[in-house]
Amino acid sequence: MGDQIINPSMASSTEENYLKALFNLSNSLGEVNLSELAHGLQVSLPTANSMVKSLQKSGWVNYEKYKPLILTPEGQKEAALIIRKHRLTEMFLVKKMGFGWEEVHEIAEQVEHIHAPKFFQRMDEMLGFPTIDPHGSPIPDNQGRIQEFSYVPLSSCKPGQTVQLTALTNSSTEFLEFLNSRKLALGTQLKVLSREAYDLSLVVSYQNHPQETLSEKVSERLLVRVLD
Amino acid sequence: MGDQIINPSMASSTEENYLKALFNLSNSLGEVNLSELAHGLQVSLPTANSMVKSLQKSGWVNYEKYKPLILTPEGQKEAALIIRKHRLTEMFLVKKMGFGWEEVHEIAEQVEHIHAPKFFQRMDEMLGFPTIDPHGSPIPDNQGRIQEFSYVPLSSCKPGQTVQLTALTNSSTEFLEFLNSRKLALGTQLKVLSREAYDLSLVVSYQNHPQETLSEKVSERLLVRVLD
DNA sequence: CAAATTTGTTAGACCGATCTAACTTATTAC
DNA sequence: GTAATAAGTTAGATCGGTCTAACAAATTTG
Repeated sequence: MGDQIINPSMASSTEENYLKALFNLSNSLGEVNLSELAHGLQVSLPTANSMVKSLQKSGWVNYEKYKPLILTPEGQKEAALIIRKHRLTEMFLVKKMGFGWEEVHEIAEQVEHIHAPKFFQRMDEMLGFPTIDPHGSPIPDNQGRIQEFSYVPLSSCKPGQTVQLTALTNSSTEFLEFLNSRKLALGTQLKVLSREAYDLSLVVSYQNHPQETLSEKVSERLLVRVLD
Repeated sequence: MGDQIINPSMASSTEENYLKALFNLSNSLGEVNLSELAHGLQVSLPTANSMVKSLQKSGWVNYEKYKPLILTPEGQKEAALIIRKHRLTEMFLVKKMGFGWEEVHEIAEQVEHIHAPKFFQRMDEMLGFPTIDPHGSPIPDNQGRIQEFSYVPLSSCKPGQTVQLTALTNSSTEFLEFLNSRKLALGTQLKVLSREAYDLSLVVSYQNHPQETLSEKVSERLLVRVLD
């Protein structure tokens, strides 16, 4: 009594995680193969193999032996809607509940599997229909459509350029805590002072930080909009 | 990556539902047997039987063949903490997200299984550490202790008494919608005008309702505090 | 109290999600 | 272009949570 209605055409939490992983990997790697998926989900190859077959049976994925994995349009939409719930939740946790951007991923990872359209609709309303999450990633709309932005990694910027930090390609707690420690937040304007040819680190200045060195690893994870 | 850490001593969602059901049934029926549990959870007897054995192995339940089910102190606490999450969530949904009291049960039923202490702690803070949920049921504290209130069912009140509606023993959507339709909310003061001997229905007055008849079924589900 | 009914148990099956072991196909390197 | 390596497959097992069928114990009822 009172439990959610289970619709047979609905993905289980596990299936949702596969779809989401596939979606994210496709966006960052282009083609995705089984072992990348298995690695991303921390499961064995045979597990991923059998799950992919079952996702295919459900019409979310197209798969031919030894070929790359492809989400069907339905799979794409399904994945985008899960990511929508994840990102809306993250935004809600930050803006309405006072969490730090480094704390919200783990919680959202669980909340995203809740089946309650009104719940997420209400978050959306309360947040004023946001288009990006606390890490600058776009929030798909309720049809699963994603507005693509064309940001560039800070690592590709030239000395002399002024840029604004707009998104991240990695949102691990550790990375976010590093950014916190340097007072780097979305919206921060940075000026690229120089690039060290040896290790490709960048020296930048911003706000009360006249000189800060960012390693290549860091600067390639920072997405920026070029201002000048 | 980013998924919740699974602690072996942690109950699965299914186990949590069994503990919760057992807790609630014990509180309303006293002794609980297997078939009541099975019926309450909408599972077959053998399913409940095998699950109870496994809950016993985990130390949440004591069970001897053909005997009533008993929650161990650990099981009691575990159950109370799940109910705490459920009721805090209901309160949050009503007070902070604008849901009606008849809409929140289904959502809370899912949110209660989230493992994220900070999330519920934050709700608790934002709500000012409430002690009752939107239906007047007590919210266990973070040690799983429950403050018991001694309310009486409206059905036991005598004509002439003035009472205040303080809680419900049933919070089904249908019942809550019935109460909404009669503008009966927690806190409403009612005066018992008369009791119909034939069907035990009560005639009451309150606010802009000089005369309203409540069936026995309704009045025994309304818990009140006697004011005079 | 014996018969009927309710309640509980056991056995055996299924399904989703996972694993390891053994094997095969594809890709890469020399 | 073969050998080595990486990627993928198949088979078979396990575990949690569920079921039905068949049987046994306890309780209720005439």
